Amino acid sequence: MESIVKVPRFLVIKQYLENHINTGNWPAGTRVPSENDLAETFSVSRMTARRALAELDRQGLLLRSPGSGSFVKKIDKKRPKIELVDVIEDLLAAGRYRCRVLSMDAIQSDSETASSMEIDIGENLFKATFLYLDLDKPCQLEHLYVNSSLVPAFMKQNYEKISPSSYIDWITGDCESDYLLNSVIASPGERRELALTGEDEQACIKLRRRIWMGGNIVSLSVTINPGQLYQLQSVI
Amino acid sequence: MESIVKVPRFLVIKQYLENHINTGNWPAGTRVPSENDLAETFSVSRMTARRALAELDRQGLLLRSPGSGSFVKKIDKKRPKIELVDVIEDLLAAGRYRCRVLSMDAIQSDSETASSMEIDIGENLFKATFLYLDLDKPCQLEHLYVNSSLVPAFMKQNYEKISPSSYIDWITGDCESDYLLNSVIASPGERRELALTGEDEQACIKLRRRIWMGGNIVSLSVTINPGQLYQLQSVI
DNA sequence: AAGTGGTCTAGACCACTTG
DNA sequence: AAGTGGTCTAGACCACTTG
Repeated sequence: MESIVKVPRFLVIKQYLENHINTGNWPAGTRVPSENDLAETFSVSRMTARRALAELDRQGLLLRSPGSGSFVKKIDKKRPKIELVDVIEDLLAAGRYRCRVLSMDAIQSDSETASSMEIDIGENLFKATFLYLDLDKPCQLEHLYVNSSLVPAFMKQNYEKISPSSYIDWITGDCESDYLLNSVIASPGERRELALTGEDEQACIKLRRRIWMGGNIVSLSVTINPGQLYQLQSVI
Repeated sequence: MESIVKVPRFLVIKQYLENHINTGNWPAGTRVPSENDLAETFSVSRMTARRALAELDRQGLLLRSPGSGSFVKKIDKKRPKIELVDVIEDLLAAGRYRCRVLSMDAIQSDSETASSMEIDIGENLFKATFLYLDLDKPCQLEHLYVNSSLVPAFMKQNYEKISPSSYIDWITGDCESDYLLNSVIASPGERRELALTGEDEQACIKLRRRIWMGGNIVSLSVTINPGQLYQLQSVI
């Protein structure tokens, strides 16, 4: 009773090429067999041979150019990446989300906020500070600046059921964001709000997120999390 | 003088499908036209229609199953990712890498290191502490545990030209790693080594990296960086 | 002029799920 | 039984780089 597994031919060819590349047998710059070569040596049609090469190209192992040939790429050092977990989203999903609005005002941008939001000084903004809780346990502080012309109804929302970020995301649709992460020591005020007592607990992760719409910044959020609670793990 | 740009037909079809999906016209779960449908409506061969669908499938927009059809996937919330920049690699590349070996010993694992390296208590390890400098400026501290049976020559290397991590990477080939990031306050000793004087400078980013080979941990590295210097940016 | 990869065709057989 | 996606064929034309 042998289990006969049908292996597609393009996979055989792909494996053949991948082995030569990964073992270092064909170092970077080596010209690999052409579609026609492979078609002949493996007795397949050109389209099948092509598929093996095309998939390796898509995987970033090859550099292909018409008229010239296919060449082994030099491995691009992939930098490890870490996933940013949105604690608030998790709390919302678990029904444990609570939000306390510490402040919420319409202001004019000063020089500092103007430069970080890439707008002129004196433009209208909303500035708010939120404390998020896991049920009754404080777990994140957020300073939020919102472009009031792009999200005019921001201050009229009720943030007991939805988070400010998810409201902005909903208004703007799915826009691009950039993130900046570093480590800070919580200020006395922040320590008080977050109920951080111990010496070591002062170490916090600060994450700045800016949401872009077209060339403009919709909002700038700075979240502060206790470093012990908020650990970030890689998935590659 | 019109510039006539030849647009591949599969791209036209792909765009057509993508538009319907992205505008929400075809919400998640919607069945999209089959290969045969598309081939007929766009007057192309089935292989060309297929390519449009296959590429969208690869992009994660579709769920395809033989006999059943192709369906719009519900968008998978892509968590933002942050790139971990290896400061040491950058220093090496710039010729500014300096390394001071603060300690290097052969030890037996105690209960704590045993559990974090997932080995038994009492196994042979190398334990070392390095201080890395940008020319003469301290910029990173590293506590490193190395499985001595997997990297036996670790202590015999000269780390003035290559970094310990790059040596291990070279020995093990390209293995999988996992990372864990959080925020800590530098201990008095660490502050001294890193020459951190100011109050705010105590906030550091701590990054644990474990290198896996097969099911075993080759090394466990804990690096400590001043939070001000070491900012992490998203590229998406 | 010969070879390369990029696109495309009109067929084919297959295992599979659907009505 | 009719339709689906997955694989594959043996051709074709094209713009391009190479000797």
